[in-house]
Formats: sequence, structure tokens, C-alpha cells
Amino acid sequence: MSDESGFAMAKRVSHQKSLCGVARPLDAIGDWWSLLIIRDAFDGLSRFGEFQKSLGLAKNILSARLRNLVSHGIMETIPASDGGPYQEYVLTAKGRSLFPVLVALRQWGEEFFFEPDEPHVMLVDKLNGIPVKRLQLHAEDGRVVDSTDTIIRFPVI
Amino acid sequence: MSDESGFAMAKRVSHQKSLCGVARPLDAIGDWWSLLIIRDAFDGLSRFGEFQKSLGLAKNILSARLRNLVSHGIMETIPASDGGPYQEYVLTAKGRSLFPVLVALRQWGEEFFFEPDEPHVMLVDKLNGIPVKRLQLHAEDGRVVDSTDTIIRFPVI
DNA sequence: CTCTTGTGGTTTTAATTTGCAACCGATATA
DNA sequence: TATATCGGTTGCAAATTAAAACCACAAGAG
Repeated sequence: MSDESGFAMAKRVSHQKSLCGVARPLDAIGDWWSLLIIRDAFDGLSRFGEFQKSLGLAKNILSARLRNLVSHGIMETIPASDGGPYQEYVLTAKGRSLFPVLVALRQWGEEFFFEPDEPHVMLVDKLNGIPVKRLQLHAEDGRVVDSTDTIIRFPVI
Repeated sequence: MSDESGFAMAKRVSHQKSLCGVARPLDAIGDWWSLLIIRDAFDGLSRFGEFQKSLGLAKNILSARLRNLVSHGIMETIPASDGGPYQEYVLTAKGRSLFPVLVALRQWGEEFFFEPDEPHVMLVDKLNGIPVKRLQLHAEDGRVVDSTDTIIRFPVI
């Protein structure tokens, strides 16, 4: 591979003056596959073969994506927990902090991409099996706010 | 264009048995650019030229992405608000529901991709300019939960 | 009425990326 | 010793993307 791991977006976007708080994460994550890898990692998958079987993507692509995630500190490799000769890919703290992103995406998906009667898995509380609440954004004083109540700015500390 | 709008991921992923609640949204959104378009739409941009200038992507790509977002009901076209002969691209209710996804991504970006002293814009309360709270996931009973407290399952309603 | 400019695209073409398949080295297994 | 499995890498054809050129329409200038 002439390029380390070849991401069009990465190159395209990074020539921009300075990436904003939304573009930098996208740049680091790499692509859609990476997000699905991270989702699987949250579900407990950690071995190369597990990801490949779950996602059905080509091995060279998976290899490049994992390498990219590791290089951006989102995942890390550790010796196999079963003492086997292989390594495992697990989320770092930084990677685990992506949880709200995955949840938000999943909740949006559940709301708009399933028929009301279409059965589907969802994120539930381990303790009692009850679905979690919908994510809500709160202002500093506790009010629930949406996109019309907020704006992108330098904060007036 | 032989294909309607050509998305590798879309074809790749959709051959899987049935897309989960995370993959379906990704499939609909299309790609990274689309997410940045949506972010810009939240910031009030609506004209083709505005998006192109803001993102610096090729016009044919922007055209294809906008068409895809419209076809998935995330954005819609309306007559130009200034009475001009052109149209504007605005978020639908479905599109606006993506707000938490963008917020989660931005908050992650702010936490891990900026030096502590690096100045950057952030999402603030319009009323007082104070940054919003970090998104938190709550269980049905109100407890704050993280990835270790939850699991993907059919709910036990 | 003609010339020029700006907007909002489409078409053409070239470069990049993708994914399949084959291969490889290092264990395990028979 | 053969053979299979895991975790990849490499080569290559095919699909996708992006840059640039082109085009249509409207508005304004002269």
C-alpha cells in the first residue's frame, strides 16, 4: 500500500484551515466501518476474526481500519485474554467516550428506520431490561435545550 | 451518472441480512460529508453555494450528497426565502432529530482533539452564552448509565 | 440588446479507494 | 509430517470519488 491506510476524507478534510470540533472526530474515526467496529467493540467483540465475521468486510479493509483506530488512540491492542498467541483489540478510555455518539445514532435509527411493529433490539438497562431514556441535551442550568436554543460560539465564561 | 448517487457503503452494508439500529442511520446519511452538511445546516446554512464554500468539496459531490439527504427525508428543498429563482436545502424534522448525534460528536471532539489551551468554539446556550452540559445517558429510573450498565437486547416490556 | 457575472448544477475524465482472492507465517491439531 | 486456523499482507480489477471543464439561467451593466 503506497499510502499508510488511505482515507480520502482524511486528506480532503485535513487540508482545510483548522478542523472544527465535529470534523476532527470524523477525521480520526476514519469511516463508517470504523463506527461499526466500535459498536461491535462496545458489544464485547475484540478479536480480528470476530469483527470480520460480524461485519463481513474484507480483511485488508478491517486491518487498515483497526490500525487507524489504534493509531488515533481509540482502540488499543492487548495480549489475548485467553493466553492465545494473538492480540485483542479493545476500546481505550477515549474510545469508550464515544458511547453517547453510538447511542444517539442508535436512538435516531430506532425512531426513524423501523416500522412501529418491526421488532428490533435496543439499548436496555442491564439491571431490569428496560430501555434507556432518550438522550437529551441540558443547558448549564438544567433546562432541556434543542438546536434552536443553542449556538456555536466562544463561550462567555 | 449510471448509479443514482453511488455509495459504496450503502451497497456493501445493505447486502447484510438486516441492518441494525446503528447501521441503518449510517446507510441513510451516506458519508462523512453528509454529516458536515447537516452540521452546517444546523448552523443556518441552506444554499448550495453556502455549503460548497463552507466545506470546500467538489460541486458534483455536494450535489450527490444533497440529493441523497433529500431522498432519505433528512433534508428537503424549499423555494428560496428571498424570492430568488433558486431553492434552499433545509433540515426536516427527521434531520433535526440528528441534533444529539452531532452534539455527541462535537463534545467528544472538544474533549479529545483540542489542547487544553487551544481556543475553540463550542455549543453554548443562546440565552447566556454558557456551554451546555455534557450529554448523559439515563436509565428509565433516572440513573446515569454508561456502556457497562447497558446491553443490546429485545426489551422485556 | 449584448456582455459579463453569479448561482446551481451536470458531464467528462483521471486518480483513489475498495474488495476479492491468493498468499504467507506462525501456531495448533491430527 | 500433513493440515487447518488465525491474523494478517500483497496484487489487481472494478467501483467510487474528486477536479475541472462545461452548461443553463437569471440579473445587471453599458
